[in-house]
Amino acid sequence: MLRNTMENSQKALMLMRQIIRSTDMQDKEISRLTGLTLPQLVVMQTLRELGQVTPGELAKEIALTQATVTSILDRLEKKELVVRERGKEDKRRVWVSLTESGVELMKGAPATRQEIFVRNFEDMQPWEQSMVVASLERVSYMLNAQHLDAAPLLDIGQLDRPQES
Amino acid sequence: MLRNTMENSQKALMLMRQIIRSTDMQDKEISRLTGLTLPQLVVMQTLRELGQVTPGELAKEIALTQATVTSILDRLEKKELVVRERGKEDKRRVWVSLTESGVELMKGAPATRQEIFVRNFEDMQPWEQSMVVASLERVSYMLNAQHLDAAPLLDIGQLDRPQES
DNA sequence: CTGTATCCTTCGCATTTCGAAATTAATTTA
DNA sequence: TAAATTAATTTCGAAATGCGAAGGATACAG
Repeated sequence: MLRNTMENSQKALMLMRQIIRSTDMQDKEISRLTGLTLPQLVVMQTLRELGQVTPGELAKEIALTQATVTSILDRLEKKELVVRERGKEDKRRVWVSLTESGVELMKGAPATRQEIFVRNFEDMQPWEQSMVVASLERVSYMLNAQHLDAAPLLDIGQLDRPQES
Repeated sequence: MLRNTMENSQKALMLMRQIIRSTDMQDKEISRLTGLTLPQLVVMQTLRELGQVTPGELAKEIALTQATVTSILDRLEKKELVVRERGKEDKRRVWVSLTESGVELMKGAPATRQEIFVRNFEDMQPWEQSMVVASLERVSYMLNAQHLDAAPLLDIGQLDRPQES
């Protein structure tokens, strides 16, 4: 009865693992090409996308601690790929952005995976594109859906770590 | 003309970023709950999935160096979550597997993201499930396709793989 | 038996990562 | 206004990751 369903969901999970693994490896490739480490690359990509950001937002965006982001920024700044500027109205804040050579580097080694993806994507029929987008929306929703009938499933009582949020 | 296409592909990219980010954060959550670091968790998950593996295969599977895997295994072994055994016929090899408590820990902290995903997935209509699977296949294919030219992408049906429990 | 290939570990070094404490600036409160 | 609180970053210390190169040990071919 559930046979078919199970197979489908297993298939979907496997595909998602594949996709994540694939993007992970592509990221490593780009990282190798640019001479940046992976976290550095992620920061650079985020900066390219968002423009000027504060370390705090940056940390939130890429799900790392501020302390961690600070140390990554230190190294990127030393390489002169990013600059920090103190905020003018609010001097507690710091604005980070790409330098010329930062932009150049990111231009030279663009998001390969994204380019490949986009090219292939644009070769698809419109209806197929819509289908993929709709599906990704479903997947994204399903992953973020904490809701759904009160799913407890976290009965990990005997773990030494307290939980905070 | 291209307006619509561009929007679609951008949308798709954004959704994929979201999905990856989401899974990343869920992994961090599990990591926090189990008291394992992220790479340690990945190794444990892989072991659970594959059973007995050599460090070499493990490294290839999770796209890390053997040296790195060795050091991660060192720590997991010290915590008595995994064991190493020298191969009997080929003594160069080493077989790694979960210990009792390793299995227990992984049972207690299941793949949350996957559980949530599966539950939601199974609530969908069969045709929707098929759509999502097909779309994920497309995406996976597009990401792995290095050569975009001759890419008719006809049959993506065979997702061969051994099946464990 | 000798060389070569394979599998894993060791070593050195840079980087990541985090929590806790420190710093500086803005905001609220008394 | 002065003092306390809140907010944004950085600094610091310590553990873990990650890699390349070098070092065993074992298998295998000739």
